[in-house]
Formats: sequence, structure tokens, C-alpha cells
Amino acid sequence: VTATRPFRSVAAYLPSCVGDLSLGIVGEVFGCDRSAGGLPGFDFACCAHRPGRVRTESGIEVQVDHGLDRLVAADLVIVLPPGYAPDRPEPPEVLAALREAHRRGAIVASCCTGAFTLADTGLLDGRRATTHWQWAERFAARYPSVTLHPDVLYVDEGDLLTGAGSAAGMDLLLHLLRREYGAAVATAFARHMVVAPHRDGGQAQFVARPLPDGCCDDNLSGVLEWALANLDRPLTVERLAARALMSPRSFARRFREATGTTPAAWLRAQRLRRAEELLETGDLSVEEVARRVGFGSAAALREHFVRQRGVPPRDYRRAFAGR
DNA sequence: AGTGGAAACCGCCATT
DNA sequence: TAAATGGCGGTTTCCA
Repeated sequence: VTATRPFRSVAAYLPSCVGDLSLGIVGEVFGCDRSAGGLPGFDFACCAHRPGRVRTESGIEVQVDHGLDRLVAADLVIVLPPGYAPDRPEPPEVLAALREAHRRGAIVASCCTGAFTLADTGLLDGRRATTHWQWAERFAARYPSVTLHPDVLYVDEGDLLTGAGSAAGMDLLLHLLRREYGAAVATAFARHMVVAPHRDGGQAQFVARPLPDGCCDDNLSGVLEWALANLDRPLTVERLAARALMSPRSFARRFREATGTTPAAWLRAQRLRRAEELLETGDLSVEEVARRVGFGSAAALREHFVRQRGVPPRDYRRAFAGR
């Protein structure tokens, strides 16, 4: 995982009746040339079992020029979901092509119920995965050897990634871009598409559970924003809870409901993310970076950085220096 | 690398 | 009665 060269050749697999939004997202990210803005360009292809016309879920006809051979040759394969219930598997040749692409070193990702296709290949056995919450129960029953995480936005298993609902495909792709090309590139893509630069993979699929009574302005999100703006300060659960006008116990509970993680883990992730940006763009010393993002010492930053990224901060900076 | 103190996490449970 | 709350304490994790 440490030394993967960024992917360049991207293939999307379109089942019949492909979901419009998933297709649109991968097209928007990989199919549109943004190299004028200094962003990486991709060799993007839509692939189907057989080249020809494919109708999307909403009835739009798409001309698909490529077949499975192009899919096998890609660095990154994205399995799109069919618009119908994922009851019948894709043709065996498709599953074989996905396995072959993976064997050749490709990253294979799925959106939404595309996870069913991915699971049908057997590649997900013994791995963690997610899918749309609506199909989680059926998925778990059909693929007992896959560890399903039904309530996260996406799951990164390195060479295999699965995204939840179709819009979470956006989060999945931004995460991939961040992983392979760095925070600056991912943020630039996000800015282009005018979406939030990053939602963490562990974030709950139900981010804002609508409350029936009038109390829709829960101050949790406000506190999170405040925390982001004051990352360099020592932020304890107790202090955050006080700011949210809750007891620490309730705050922790509501926090998990809303974000899927714990306050400390979330804070750590945000701090690491900010550190990545500073390392990529500025030339601050590692000590200074650690101070600015709220780590008590450079050693603490280094340790967490290595744990999450696999490389120490200096190497990370050097790897992205030329971009 | 090891370590001691502090913070965080989470199940449990009484209370509202 | 069902659901939310928040305190308690055992265990884990963090960090200087």
C-alpha cells in the first residue's frame, strides 16, 4: 500500500440499467479533463459486458464503446450498481474480468449495490465492506464470509474499496484521490464539484437524523465546526461537551450516532488531515506542523502519521514535493 | 523503548 | 412503558 503508483487508467463497469448518479459521479471525476487547472488527467473508459447501448435506470441511453478487455487493463476499476434489486449476479465473464484486473494489481472499487457484484467475485471474502443500508441485511445473509459494515460511508481495504449509497461514491472517490494523489488534489477536485472536501469513511450513513420535534438545530455540528477552527488548542471531550451543553456521557453518545466514531478518534483524524495539507503545501518544520494542528509534540504527530499513512511525515512531504 | 498518570471509552444502571 | 439521560467504574488507549 505504501508505494502504490497513482492510477491513471480508470474503467467503470456498467451493468444494465446502471444507476444514473453513480455513473455521473465517476464520469464527473475521471471522465472530464481538468488538466488545464493543474489536476491530473485520466484515461477513462466505460465498459460493459458487450460494447453497445446501455440504458440507465432513468432511461437515458449511453453509448458504451468498451468491453471487458479494457476493464482488465485498467489501474482502477469501479463497479457501478444496477438500478434494479441486486438479485441476479452479473455474467460469469464479468466476474472473471474483475478477478483478473485485481490479480494484475488494479484497485477495484464498488458503489452502492455494486458491492454485490464485487462480492460475487469472491474477492471480498475475509475482507471488510459496505453497501447501501437498504440492502445490508440481504448482503450479510448472502455473503457470510464478508465482514459487512452497514453504517459507514465507505470502507478502504487497500486494493478493494466499497462505497455505500450512490452519493457516498463521491466520498469514496475523493478519499481515493486523497490517498493516491494527496490532500491538495482531492480538495481541488472537491472544490471543482462544489462538495464538502471530505467526509470520513467511518461517518455514519445517517449523518443528520431528522428530529420530529422542532429541535432540528442540534448544536453538535456547530461544536464540530468550532473544533475544526481551533484544532491547535487542547480539545478534551469534557470541554467539547460543555460547549454543546451536554454531559460528557451524552455528548459521546450523540457523537457516535452522528459521526460513527468517537470524539478523540475524530479529532485525531482531523488533525492528521490538516497535517497532511500543511506538509504538502507549506514548508513548515514537522515540529511547527505538529504545533499548528494540535499535536502535543512532533513525536506524537510522527507516530500517528506512520500508523495511518505508513510513512513518516518527512517521506510523505518528499513524495508530494514534485506535484 | 519503557512508563506512570491522565484521558477516553463503553457497558451497566438508576433516574427522569 | 419506552426512550433519553448522565453518573459510575473497569478497562483500554494516549501521551509527555
